[in-house]
Amino acid sequence: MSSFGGRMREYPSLSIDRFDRDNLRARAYFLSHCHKDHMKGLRAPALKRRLACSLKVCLYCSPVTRELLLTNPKYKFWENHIVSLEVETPTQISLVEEASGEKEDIVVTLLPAGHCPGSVMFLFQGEKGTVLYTGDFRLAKGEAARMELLHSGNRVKDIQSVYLDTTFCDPKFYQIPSREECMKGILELVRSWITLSVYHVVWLNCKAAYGYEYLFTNLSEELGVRVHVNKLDMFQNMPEILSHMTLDRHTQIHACRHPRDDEWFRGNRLPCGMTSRDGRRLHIISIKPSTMWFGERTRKTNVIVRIGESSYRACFSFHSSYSEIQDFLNYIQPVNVYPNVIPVKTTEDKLREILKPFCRSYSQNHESIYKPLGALKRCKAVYSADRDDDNGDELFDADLVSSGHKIPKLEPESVSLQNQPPPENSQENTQATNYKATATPTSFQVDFVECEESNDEGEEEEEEEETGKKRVLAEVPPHAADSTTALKDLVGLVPLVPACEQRGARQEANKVLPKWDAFFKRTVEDSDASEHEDSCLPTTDSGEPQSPRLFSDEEEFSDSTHISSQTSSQSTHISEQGSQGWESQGDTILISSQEQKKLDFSSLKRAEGRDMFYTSHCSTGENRTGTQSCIPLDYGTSCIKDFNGECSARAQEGATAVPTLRNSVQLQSISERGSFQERSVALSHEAHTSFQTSSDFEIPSSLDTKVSEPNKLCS
DNA sequence: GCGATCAGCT
DNA sequence: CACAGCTGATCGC
Repeated sequence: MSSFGGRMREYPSLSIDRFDRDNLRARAYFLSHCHKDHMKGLRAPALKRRLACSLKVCLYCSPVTRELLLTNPKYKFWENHIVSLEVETPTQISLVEEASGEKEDIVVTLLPAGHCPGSVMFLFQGEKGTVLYTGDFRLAKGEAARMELLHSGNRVKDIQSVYLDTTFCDPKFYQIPSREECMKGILELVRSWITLSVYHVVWLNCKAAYGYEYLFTNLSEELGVRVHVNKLDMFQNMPEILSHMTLDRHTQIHACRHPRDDEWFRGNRLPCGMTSRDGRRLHIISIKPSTMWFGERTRKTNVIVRIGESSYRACFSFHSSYSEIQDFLNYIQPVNVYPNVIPVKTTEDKLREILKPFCRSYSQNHESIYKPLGALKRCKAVYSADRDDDNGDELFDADLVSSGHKIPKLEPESVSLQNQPPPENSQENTQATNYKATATPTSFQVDFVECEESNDEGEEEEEEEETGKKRVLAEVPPHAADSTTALKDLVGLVPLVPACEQRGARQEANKVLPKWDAFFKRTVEDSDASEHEDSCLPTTDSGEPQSPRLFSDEEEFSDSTHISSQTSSQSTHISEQGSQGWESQGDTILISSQEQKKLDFSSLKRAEGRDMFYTSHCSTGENRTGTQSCIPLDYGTSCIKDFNGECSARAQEGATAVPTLRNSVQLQSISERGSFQERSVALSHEAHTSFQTSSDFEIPSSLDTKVSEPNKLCS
């Protein structure tokens, strides 16, 4: 829950995500996303009065947020005061003090935050330097490095302050399985259940908030079953969401709600009241997406854990994990970091202690001495598909596909659960291994899906140590030297890729296999190298409904079930990772690498096509040319360009990749303060050939900012 | 009657 | 505990 007061130290005349008290005097308002804890005061009479007296005061947000807000009648009065800004489109805003006429110009850029539909971070550039307000965010490791607009030329912008989502800035949440991993786990659980019969239904016990749409649409698309919800008028102009949800309760996937839905569920009743179909009783399981619950586990768990006869917990997070936050900050290296969220169990001081090492002044004092001289010249990180240090976090991002990596094709067919090959040994997923993965990326190959546990004191110590090492070893990005001349530096912050090139790159990227393959390839090799037997999935088929077997049982529950005992006897190899047997492992991994290989790989390709919807990639170019056909959902982060990926795709297509003189010259001309040497080094990377200099773009002023028109929103 | 706040709930 | 809400009671305007 955000405890951000609304105002940043550098730009106190702006208010973000808070609209009460002092914020009533703001010159401009910003809303990062449509969650209530970021909307305090947004419909209060005091603010309503202010709007009534002022034509100029505006609320800035993403097009999706605008849509979600205005479909709620309680916020309709904002209609004439909302300005939606396209994501990744630097926009100049004039802040006028209405009484005095005093004026201040600021450039704001919305960056995708990956938290919920429409969620963005705000990057402000003005007289007081460049500051980043993250709102709530979930970004995988490496995603900051791929956000072009966090860079000037090939250097990271000089960011004075970051106002940071610290929800899971706690070692307890050191690692949270990636969105894809969680999605995959849920997908297979749902698939395994609803394919048993039409009377088998799933209830997704989701909280009433935006953010689960990603889950619903994926399930619907993969399984061809729409998700029943209570309400969907807010998505009326977002056809890609609308088409996967339904108000018709005759479906096998439900995310509907009722005040006493838990109670109803215990009575084998869905929140919408359904208990049967064709007079026959329904078999209902509930899946509750949770993050905290997994964070509290003292042992490793799968992303899915069975907690009762028909109840499951699924790991699912809207917020970045501790290590993702670390990665983000480590890349940005701001001068200051301020926490937006002070979790109940912690204090602002404690958080600051955690965050301090990522502030530049601290790292200059503590880190640079360990660096080889060369590393002091910080280059924009180029994330390569060959990079081995991901834990799969990046796999979500369809834009990150790379053709540079030689990848074996995996079976695209999804095999139904009943016919699944046996689980394989899922590798030594010990905690220590994972930590090493972070610290020494090149040597690590994660198998998959695990919740890290960090409750053990000794392990936490180890973690701190490793984290420290990582920081020392990490290549630190360069920063643009300026902070006070941000406006002048706009050449470095406008989109660098013309829309046509973006599209071309995407099309090419879509032809190649996503990084998933590389990921699993490594997994397969590892699996082969390690011991595992070809045991089988339980094959009992009494005709009675069976619970899915891909997943873990909670300890107290496991012994009481037929399924788990069976699994237990057949899967002892899984526990080779430690000296403990399966039984003592409790919630041990059940999805093996083998199973993962067999999962519906084609779905991941489909996801690529879908990301045009979930993200707002290309919006900067396409919107201007009027070809955008629906509201781009700034949910994910696929709009982030992977330089290397694009480059590789081009190279493979035979495109000539020439680091042009033109680029070098232009960069030199705009890098008065920076080191040309650094820039030219980075430029020699062919990736940059697909960018043109930013001077080809004009920055739209806020006055010209167009509100997305309905006919453009819905094709 | 409405909003703010808080307790209690999931 | 509580990711992000909800409901209901109470109080004040």
